[in-house]
Amino acid sequence: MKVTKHCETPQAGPMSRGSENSTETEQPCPIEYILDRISSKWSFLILRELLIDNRRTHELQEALPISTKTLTIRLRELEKYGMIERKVYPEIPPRVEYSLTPRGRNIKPVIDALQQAGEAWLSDEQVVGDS
Amino acid sequence: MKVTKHCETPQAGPMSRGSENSTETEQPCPIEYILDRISSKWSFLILRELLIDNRRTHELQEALPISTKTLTIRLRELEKYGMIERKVYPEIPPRVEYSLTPRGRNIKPVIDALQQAGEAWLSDEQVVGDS
DNA sequence: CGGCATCCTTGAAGATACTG
DNA sequence: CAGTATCTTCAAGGATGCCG
Repeated sequence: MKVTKHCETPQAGPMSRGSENSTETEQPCPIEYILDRISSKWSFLILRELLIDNRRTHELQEALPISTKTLTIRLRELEKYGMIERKVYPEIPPRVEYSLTPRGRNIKPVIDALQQAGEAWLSDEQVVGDS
Repeated sequence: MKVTKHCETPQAGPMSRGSENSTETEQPCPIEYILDRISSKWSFLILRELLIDNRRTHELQEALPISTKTLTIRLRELEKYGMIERKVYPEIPPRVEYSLTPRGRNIKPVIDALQQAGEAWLSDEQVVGDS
């Protein structure tokens, strides 16, 4: 779906906030903006793989329990949004390699944060023990 | 869907890695684990609202363009996973307030990272100008 | 006010077979 | 090997109406 307004820049970093919204007219919420592009679990996991190293198609398929169709769709989407790059080597058999663009690498902090939050969750899961 | 294996603890922090996986038998990937719980865009946005401050139901509805049905579903889910707390004040008219639990507050770094990544994206969007 | 219940639309994903 | 095409299933979400 599409959201348009709200989001008053939540915890608004330490700086900024000085001259109100002067040049920026109707900036959408950054969080929403990014979630509208990579809200799929697979997008995150694909990006995580590529953060480790470049990958060929079948390597991604082996790393993730994803169908070829969905994988292709997600890859095309990430490519379209300029997060990954698709490089085709005209060989036989075909060889395709995916890598992160600078913009793609920008989500590393997000992946890292997810990693840590997940670890924290898992460790207190063993103590508290909920579902 | 359900994933079960893979994830070799990606960029595995600086330390650890010493005694292999001794006590941990089949730990799922933390990232997957957490994404299986809050992969919905709405979950993130609800958590973001509650990170700012506690909220009543109608406040969340006003802040987010979400249907009452979906909002309730997401709230129940977050509650079930122990990320938020639901407090009912037996008044007339009814009054319900949602707040974050410690576990819920754990995802603040994730939200912050999303915020920054989104801002970076939006700012180079204006320069490069892709869809 | 908070939130079910119902109906309906969409999209995400899997499985499978097939092509260059 | 990489990717497309087709068919199917299922969950997410919206809209609306009703209730305590």
